[in-house]
Amino acid sequence: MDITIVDNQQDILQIKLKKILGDPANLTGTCPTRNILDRFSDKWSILSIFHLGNAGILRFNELKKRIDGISQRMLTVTLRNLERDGLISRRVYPEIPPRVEYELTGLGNSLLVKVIELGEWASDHGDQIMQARAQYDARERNTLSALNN
Amino acid sequence: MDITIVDNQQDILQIKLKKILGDPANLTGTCPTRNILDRFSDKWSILSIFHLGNAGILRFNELKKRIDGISQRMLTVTLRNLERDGLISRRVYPEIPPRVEYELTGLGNSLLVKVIELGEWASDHGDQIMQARAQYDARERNTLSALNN
DNA sequence: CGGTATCCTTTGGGATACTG
DNA sequence: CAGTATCCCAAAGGATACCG
Repeated sequence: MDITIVDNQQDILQIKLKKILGDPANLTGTCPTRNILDRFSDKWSILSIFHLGNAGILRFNELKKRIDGISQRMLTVTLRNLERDGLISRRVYPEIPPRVEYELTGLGNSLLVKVIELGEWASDHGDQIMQARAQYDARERNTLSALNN
Repeated sequence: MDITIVDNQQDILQIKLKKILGDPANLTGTCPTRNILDRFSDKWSILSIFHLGNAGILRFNELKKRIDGISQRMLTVTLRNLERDGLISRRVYPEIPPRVEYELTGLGNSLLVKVIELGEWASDHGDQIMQARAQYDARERNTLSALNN
């Protein structure tokens, strides 16, 4: 009986896959789903979403301090793109010195849930991946040194 | 009572976030989780995982046909990286002409589940994002033309 | 403080040609 | 068929300087 349940879960995955891949004809490189996945294809976006999800509301420089290694330019670009996609909101207070606050929107929070799952997977399987890499590299070195003899 | 449930779910998210962000000190740019998320930061990896999950086993050129727009070089690079991370297996049949089959490993399948969730989100919210972009661009055009007057 | 503008280097990745 | 090797270009992104 367990087998049936497993099979059903597999079927659900297959159905979802076909929905994603076959959506509006994946053949066209302009497929929206691909377009959107491209946006998450940069680490700064994902990290920004994580930190905003974690802190709630953050000012520009607060965010910059938390995202290790990001340049001012890239943080600006990243936040603009996320705002453009409706994932974060940007509130400017007309004060001197200026204050700008960023926060996840409802849409952004719904994405956060999914991205957290991915982050948790990475956190949970990091060791396994690092180990696989070490093994691969070791094999690689062996075959290379064998060729040199 | 509903509020309590919602709060608990929020708490769970917060706990997971802290687990991800605070894992081994996110401060170091070499944090494994970030390192691994970087790997998914290219669209070809995600698309390869989708298509292998969908088809099960695929040969090099079968995969190339399905991933629209990918070059031979990038498919090779992508598959090598995924293999190195232990996400896919590569079986070479010593025949002429050669035959090479790619398949998701157990680890790869466990990742597939998470990536499908992300893909489904993108598929479901694509319209919303496109709409947000259009609105943002329209506002942008207005403020620009206002500056020119 | 929260940016923008500019420059300049590095990387990603396509095109093409060749090979076991 | 399934790559590798080379060349080359476009884009990403860091560093720096300046600004409201």
